[in-house]
Amino acid sequence: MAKEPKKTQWKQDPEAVKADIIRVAVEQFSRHGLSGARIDEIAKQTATSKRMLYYYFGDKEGLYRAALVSEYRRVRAGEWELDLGGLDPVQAMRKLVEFTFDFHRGNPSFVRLIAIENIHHAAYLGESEEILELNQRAVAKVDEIYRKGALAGVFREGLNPLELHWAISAMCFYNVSNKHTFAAGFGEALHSEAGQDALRSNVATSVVRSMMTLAALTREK
Amino acid sequence: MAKEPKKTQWKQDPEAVKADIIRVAVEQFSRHGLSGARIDEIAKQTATSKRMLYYYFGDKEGLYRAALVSEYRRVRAGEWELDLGGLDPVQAMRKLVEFTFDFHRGNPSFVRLIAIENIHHAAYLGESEEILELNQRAVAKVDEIYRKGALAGVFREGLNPLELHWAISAMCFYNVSNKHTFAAGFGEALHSEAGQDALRSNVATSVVRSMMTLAALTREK
DNA sequence: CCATAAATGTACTAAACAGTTAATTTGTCA
DNA sequence: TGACAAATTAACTGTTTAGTACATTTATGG
Repeated sequence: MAKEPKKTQWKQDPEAVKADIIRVAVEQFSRHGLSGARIDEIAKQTATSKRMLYYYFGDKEGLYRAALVSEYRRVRAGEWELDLGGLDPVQAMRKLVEFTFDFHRGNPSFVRLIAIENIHHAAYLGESEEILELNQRAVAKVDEIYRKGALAGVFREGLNPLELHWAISAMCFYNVSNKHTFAAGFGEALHSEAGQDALRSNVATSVVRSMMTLAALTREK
Repeated sequence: MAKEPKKTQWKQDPEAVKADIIRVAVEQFSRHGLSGARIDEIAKQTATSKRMLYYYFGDKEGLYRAALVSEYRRVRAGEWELDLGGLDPVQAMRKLVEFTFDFHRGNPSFVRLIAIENIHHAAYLGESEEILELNQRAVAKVDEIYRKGALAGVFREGLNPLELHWAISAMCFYNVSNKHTFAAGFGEALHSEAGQDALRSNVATSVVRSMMTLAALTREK
């Protein structure tokens, strides 16, 4: 389906045009929300014209959906090869949490789009099968580590991987999504480099401490 | 300033009109966001006319701001008299966390307005001194309990009350704000009555376990 | 009970905005 | 090379939406 650039000097490049539009759309939708974003403004910031947005994406909602899916794909394609192979369960869990923390922090527009989706009761996200897979993988990772740890006697019995994932996700998400109101109330301290380092470490500690058996806790520290 | 209803049969009641407008505005803004909410729709749902929204609140932003402040006040006026007097620090902390959990859960439109504020980079919330006080109080509560516990040797030294509050707030907030996307990914289980009971308890456990000394943990369980 | 201000109803306006029409250029391939 | 489709341009349109003008009614106080 993909054509290699023939020897012609220059050519049309629909895929690049689409990508350009999506790039701006993600930026604008994540910044202003679905209703807040302006088609004319998006068009102006692309190298192409408004007509093309409609040509490729139908209408505003279509463009929003495309932006959402695209952002998910981009984010999924990212560094998901964190290697937890050689680590013991506690260290693996810590590393997973810290990775998740940095992941959210490094993808603010993704986080914001999810926040916006929630305002719309996840009406658009709910439609996409593909999107949901990402979360499943995250839970699977937690589950895997938890099983090993439980077997080894370092994690308590009877914990629910989905609930663990929920807690991790909550803190990592909130850190980005509520940055502004939190800073308005308490200043920027927690969002400075040092503050974020402390939070990242806290979240990891909090999660593993909530999981560990007393015996393991006593042994460790 | 307030006038008692004279003996007249009926009379104008500006305060009631304002309250009526605000009530609808909170509902609509929290449902659709600042740009998504429609002035005409808000007007239609009040007992009065669009003219009056402008008469009292100037413009759409003014109404939004008023809705935000009003919701804060309502929420602050609510049941903040949880009595932690007789409890030991661990139980007090648990109770504070569980209260916070239920508080967020019981005030979804408040949570949603805060989420919306974050989309707008807290531009409006930042202006209001009054609003920020609520959070201060929450941190003070954490601080108070933490000090007692640290003094009694059940809580670890060197924890930061603001960071503790952050963690509590994160989970309680996320539980409401991300309910829809979470459910889209994982089903409604965690948001059923039983699921919420489990989460509430988990959050409390996670927070106190992250705070407690090993000695206290060993003693307790 | 009249002067004045506060409150309200009706109808309107101007601008912003999503979406379209219709014609033109560029690329493909038989 | 000509027919056809894909891609693109520029100008236009109809609606939605925030906001207003103006007249009218209701309350208050001297």
